[in-house]
Amino acid sequence: MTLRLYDTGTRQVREFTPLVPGQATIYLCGATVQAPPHIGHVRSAVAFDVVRRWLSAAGLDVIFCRNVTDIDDKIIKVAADEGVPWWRVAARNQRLFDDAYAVLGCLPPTIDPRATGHVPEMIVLMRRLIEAGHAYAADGDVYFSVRSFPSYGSLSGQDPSAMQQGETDVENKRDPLDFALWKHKKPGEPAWETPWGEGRPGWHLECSAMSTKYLGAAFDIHGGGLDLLFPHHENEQAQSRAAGDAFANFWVHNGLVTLGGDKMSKSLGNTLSIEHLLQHVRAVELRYYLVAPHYRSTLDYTPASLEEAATAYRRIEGFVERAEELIGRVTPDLARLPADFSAAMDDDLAVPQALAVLHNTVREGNAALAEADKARVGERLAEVAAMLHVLGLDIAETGESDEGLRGVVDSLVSLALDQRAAARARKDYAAADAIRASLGEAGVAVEDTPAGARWQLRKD
RNA sequence: GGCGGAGUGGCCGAGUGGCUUAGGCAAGGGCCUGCAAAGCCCUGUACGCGGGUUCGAUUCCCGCCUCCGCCUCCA
Repeated sequence: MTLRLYDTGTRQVREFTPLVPGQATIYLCGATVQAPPHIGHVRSAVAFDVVRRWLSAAGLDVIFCRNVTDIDDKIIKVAADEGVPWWRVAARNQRLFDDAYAVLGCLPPTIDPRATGHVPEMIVLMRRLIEAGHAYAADGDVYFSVRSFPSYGSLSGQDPSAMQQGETDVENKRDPLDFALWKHKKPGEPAWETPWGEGRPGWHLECSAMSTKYLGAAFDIHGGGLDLLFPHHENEQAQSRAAGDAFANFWVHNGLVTLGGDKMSKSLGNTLSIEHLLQHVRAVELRYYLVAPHYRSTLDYTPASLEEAATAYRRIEGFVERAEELIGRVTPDLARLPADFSAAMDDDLAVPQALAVLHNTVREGNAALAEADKARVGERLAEVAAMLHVLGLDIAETGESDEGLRGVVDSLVSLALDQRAAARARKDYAAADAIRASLGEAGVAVEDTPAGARWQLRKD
């Protein structure tokens, strides 16, 4: 395989060569489960699901680790406001995230570790850092000494001395730039025991501990949203490298989702929940919307652009449905991927170009369909199915599982369509149109084809 | 103030020193249809502004304008 991937660490597109031949290890910063998922979270999940699928398509054994940060300030605050334990808030939101990932066709991670389950690993890492002189304990807190690590800032291109300020709670820090590895227990907060006292983990430490536990001291790809580059990823890398681990070989960041030109965030009150979006489009359509632009570009959300994506997806879907009616369902076979498609994907996951190949194939397939050229339809359908599979846009995979119900409805609709055909045969178009209109009101769209009338549920 | 990214035809969204200058959506024309729908064919000549390099720049260089992200928790 010859995948070339943009690496934030070196700021260039580099050839992806797995550290261990035949295997690819990916760590993705998952959610801090403090609230239900919004479109930005899910864009990241979908982007890396495509990375993962493409690596698998190349024959690599992908080990995909996506963590869950299940303790932080906001989780504690929400729990306090609701008068319930912190873990109830975390568990509830984690479930919502898992559901969102699943309906959007994201393959489950190989492992999805939770931060609070890895305190022993964090203690080990802190000890190593303290012994190496890169961290210090101070009154129950443990801090990373930024100035002890000369290359701090190299990942994000930040100059430590030019920074406006560090974290605001400067109480026990020796230097304002230092960041907390461990935070001492405060009244009413959950806490875990360590050699330096009771407390809870700092955010950055968790990811270093979990990624290296499951993927090793050196692994292939570390991913996350661009907003995590600094300070989160910078700090992760500093911790792990200061402790002597090689850490991530590639840093891959997905672009953010903006709303009316602004980043969405809870402080701005402009988050867009998955629940809300799925009231307007189907999950596959939302996924198409999210994968269509390049993963590193900013995606500015507008209802119109989402609707447009849904329309574009239905064009592909329409071909697949009509083709399958003609020649039967096909199982995706990666050997059928068009070379242009693969070349685009290998070029830093150029999904926009890959989709151009997909749409061209659909057009050719539709032309073949019009000529009832079964052989050609079959070829194009096989190609389309393979491409959709790589992008996680399989109709069968993500589609609604209503097979049984569909059989019943098909019989009923067929009765009406037979009546309509009879009316058309005697040129009673008023009656024929009336039948079509009432089916339309029931949500059934009718299309006349050379092979007779076909129907489908209206998708808008 | 520091770091990074972006401004492309009506809209979304790729890309490139000139060559056949993606793809989608919308629009107009055509084919097909009883009418539709779906589909296919055709049409649109775009690259923020000002300089420069070049035979030639949307693509390279310089300056400027505008927008976005990060520098505090954030996918």
